[in-house]
Parts: sequence; C-alpha cells; structure tokens
Amino acid sequence: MTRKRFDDMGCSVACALNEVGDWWSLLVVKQAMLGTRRFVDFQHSLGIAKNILCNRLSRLVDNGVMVRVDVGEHGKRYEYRLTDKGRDLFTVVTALRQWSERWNGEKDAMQLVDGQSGEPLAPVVVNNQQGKVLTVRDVRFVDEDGKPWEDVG
Amino acid sequence: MTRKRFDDMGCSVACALNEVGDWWSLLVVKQAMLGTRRFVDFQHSLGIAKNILCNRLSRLVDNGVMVRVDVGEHGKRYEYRLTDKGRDLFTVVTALRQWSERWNGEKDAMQLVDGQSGEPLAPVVVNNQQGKVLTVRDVRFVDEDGKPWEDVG
DNA sequence: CTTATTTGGTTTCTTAATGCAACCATTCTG
DNA sequence: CAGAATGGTTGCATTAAGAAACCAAATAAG
Repeated sequence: MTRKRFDDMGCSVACALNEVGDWWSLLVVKQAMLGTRRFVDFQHSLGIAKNILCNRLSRLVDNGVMVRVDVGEHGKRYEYRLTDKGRDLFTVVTALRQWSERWNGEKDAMQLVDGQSGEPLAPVVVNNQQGKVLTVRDVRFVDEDGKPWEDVG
Repeated sequence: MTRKRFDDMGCSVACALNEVGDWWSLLVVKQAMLGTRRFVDFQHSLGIAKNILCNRLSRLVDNGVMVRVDVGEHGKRYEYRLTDKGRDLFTVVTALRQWSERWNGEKDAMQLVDGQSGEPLAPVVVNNQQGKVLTVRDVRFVDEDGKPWEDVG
C-alpha cells in the first residue's frame, strides 16, 4: 500500500507534513542551517544511510526547500543549499528545539544565540496582532465565513 | 532493521522528532487541538487506519503528550486529551501551518483567529531578547563555552 | 430487559519504507 | 598517473504502514 497522501486533506498542517513530515527531512534542513552543504557532510553528521539521504535531498529539492548547485570545476560536484522556503523553516525548527529542551531537558550541547549580542533567543510564541501571547485555548478555529469550524469526520 | 534512534544523537531537534517526527503524530496532536478526544473521531477526521492510530495514541501517551482518561459510566470508555506538554506544541503546529500557507498557498478552509478579537494571528517568528525578529542568518550556533559550533561529522 | 450498534481495539496479510553493505563512474589530490 | 573522495545506485533483510476482518465490552434503541 502506498502511504496515505497528506497534500489533499484540505489541511495546511498535513500539507506541510507531506513535505517535511518524515523522520529525516527536518533534520537535514536543520543541518543545512548549521552550514552543511555537501552530501558526505550530511551523511557523516547525521549518520543517515546514503540511499535515504539521496532520496530526502531529491525530495527537498523537488519541493523547493533546497537547491542542488553544481560547484565542480571540471565537471559535476554538488552542493545542497537552502532556498528562501527552506530558510523559512527556521521558525519551525527553533520551536521544535525549544519544545524539546523545555520538556525533555537540555540534551544538546549546541546553543543558539543572537549573532549580535550573543544572548540566547527568546522563546518562540504565538502572538495576536497586538503582540499578546496566545495559547491554544485563546484561539478559535473558524471557517471562511468566521463560523466555528466543524470537522467533517 | 529498526529505525535509527533519534533520542541519542545529542540534538534537541532529533529528540523532538523521535517523539512527534512521523507522518501521523503531529496531525493527531493538531486534531486534538481542534477538540477531538475520542478514538473514532480521530479515526474519521484523519482517515487513519485503526491500528496505526492505536499505535500513535499509545506512543503519544507514553511520551507524555496525551493522556488516556476513562470516561465510561459503567466500565471502560476512553478519551484522549492533550497534556501541558502536548498543548505546548501549539507553537510548532502553528508555525508549520503558517509556513505551508506562505509557500504552498491556502489549502485549508479552516482559519485560526484570536478568540477575543476574531482577528487572524500574527506570524510566528523567532525573536531575540529585545523583540527583534531574527532569521537563521542572524543567529550563531555555539557550544557550551560560547565558541562556534563544530560538527562532529 | 433484550437486541443492535458503537467503541476501542487486535490480528492477518500485503505493500512500502528503512538500513546496511557492496558496487560504480566521475572528480579531485598528491 | 595513481589513489582517494564524491555522489550516487542496486540488492537484500527487516520494519512500518494500510486495509480489512474480527472481537469483547459498553452504550443506545425499542
């Protein structure tokens, strides 16, 4: 059986997970954010099998999250770089990292700091237009007409 | 072969993905945020196979993201509810949703609005301590001593 | 109270994905 | 030019996913 498709569920979250929802994709993106660009460097730093890495990179390229650039001087030698779409996943990756650190403890020797001040980042939060922090209890799920969302199930 | 373990990679992101990094887990959490609590409701709204749903719910419960509550009047009848840890994934889910809407277009008839004002939410961003928005290019990855992070690969 | 239906699973079977190792052509290095 | 590194591909074994059938307990209907 083919895996269930997530891009036709009429859900943005499902659609996103269809692109980066597997075990490896977001880790590849995170690694790219650290500066990794070469196939072998991804392979060694992540400890991922070559065929899986190959498949994930191709899929990330297909989905516009990364680009493959030929940097060979006398032929083919590639670099994989994040696109704007890929870099925009910074929020997601950072939120995930912070969530893990909050609930599972600091298991990462690596820290993210502001490049200018060297201070740690602020926690990623959901704000309303006035800058007030919102939890899931403070929001409503509505349809296009502003009426309360009813699930189709 | 068993899937590679992500909780011993010394990476918070990997650790998070170990808990919610598969195709279904985050969708189950998102659905729970919409108010779904019963097994059959998850099943119908997500279109997930029963055995997979069963497995995912168990794993989310094991990881402290959800709790199973017996609500039967004369025996066993269960509800699955988000814990604080689970509700805290709201930031991640919202960031993912917004990312998808920005880059793949609005494929979701459902909208999230501020419960008070009814206005759309602000975009989820990464801030420094002073509230300035940071991109991935504005941050540094450092070790515990503040020295630039070197990958072990 | 009795029957039918719903709930919350488990089991079985088939297909897909993952991991590992071996292999290979091209490219860079010494 | 020789040897190593790069960026893959292929084949095989193991695991996960999906569909459907089945089932016991709990609830709803009559």
